[in-house]
Amino acid sequence: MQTSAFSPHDHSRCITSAIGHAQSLCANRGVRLTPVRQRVLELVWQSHQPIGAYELLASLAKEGFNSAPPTVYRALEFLSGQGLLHKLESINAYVGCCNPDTPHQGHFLLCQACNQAQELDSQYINLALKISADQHGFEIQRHTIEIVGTCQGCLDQSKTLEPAP
Amino acid sequence: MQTSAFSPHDHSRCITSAIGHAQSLCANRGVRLTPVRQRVLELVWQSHQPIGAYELLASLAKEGFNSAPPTVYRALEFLSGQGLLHKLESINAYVGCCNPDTPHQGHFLLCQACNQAQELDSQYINLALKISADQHGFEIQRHTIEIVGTCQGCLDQSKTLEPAP
DNA sequence: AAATGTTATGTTATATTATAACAACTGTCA
DNA sequence: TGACAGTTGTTATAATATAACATAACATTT
Repeated sequence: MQTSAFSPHDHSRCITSAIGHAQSLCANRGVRLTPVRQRVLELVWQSHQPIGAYELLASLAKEGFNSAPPTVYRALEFLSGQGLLHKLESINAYVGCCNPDTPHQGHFLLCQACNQAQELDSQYINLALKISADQHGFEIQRHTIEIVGTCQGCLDQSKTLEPAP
Repeated sequence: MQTSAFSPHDHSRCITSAIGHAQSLCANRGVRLTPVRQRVLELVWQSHQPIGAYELLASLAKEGFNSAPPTVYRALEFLSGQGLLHKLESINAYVGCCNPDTPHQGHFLLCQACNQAQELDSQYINLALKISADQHGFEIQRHTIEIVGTCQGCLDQSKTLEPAP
């Protein structure tokens, strides 16, 4: 069984591992994971759900960081540019990326029941996008693929609670 | 060659046809395509590019319609609910839907050069989304599929202008 | 260490996108 | 006609994001 955001797991390990990964990645690339950037990345990972810019800002404010909007948007821009997180356009929220080494945009499953997001990088989807674009002579630069629905755990739970629909 | 938003065409026919279609569709469904709703739909279709809510609002204001934000957002909500237009989440803009009879969400090619949008409803993409969701036991309710890049016309043009890259 | 250029952050203001809440109007049909 | 549902008007405000310019921190070369 592969790891999934929707499944129960020791999330503190996710955070530690993601931050460690980000630190070495930034070191290798010669870019600076400054305190505010690292803290924003931690906050994004700490949240079990995609998190909005102003919620991040509120957390930063409580911790004594500068808390004007540009602070968080700059951090998000940096982290996003390094592939360390993704923005979910349909809900204006941000999630950590599990695989920041190779640039990609990912595909997302968003559960409307538990508000969690699962990143995929499906070759089926990539191929389907490529075929569709090719049919129109269209050259892909980036994409936004967000699938909203109900995750397995929430489906199971609703079946248990309401056995006869 | 199939009709494409990216290709030159008599766009006034698109508008007339879309409005006529919307009128009969609303009549059949017993919902009201009121003046402001119809005008918003016309404005969306008149624009060769996806258009934002506040740009629509400015046009309505010039024409003597009420011009507070709720006016246009209500119209957009109605039209979207009837499948007469789609919102492009990655650019907060709206485009007319060519096929409002069957509820769907569509897939979009967005050209960053000419800012035009082409709606697709690719069975490849639908299947790929279904497969990916099924693999995770995820039940799809809706989706946002937006592909940004360069359309064929703009690619051709850039090749003509810069033959040696 | 001083001078310099670059990157990052602080700060103020404002732009852009969207919704809440409640009042007033309009059409329909019993 | 009066009661209801749906629609629109109106005011205010929420939520998201960026522009513009000043200052500070860091790195590099002298």
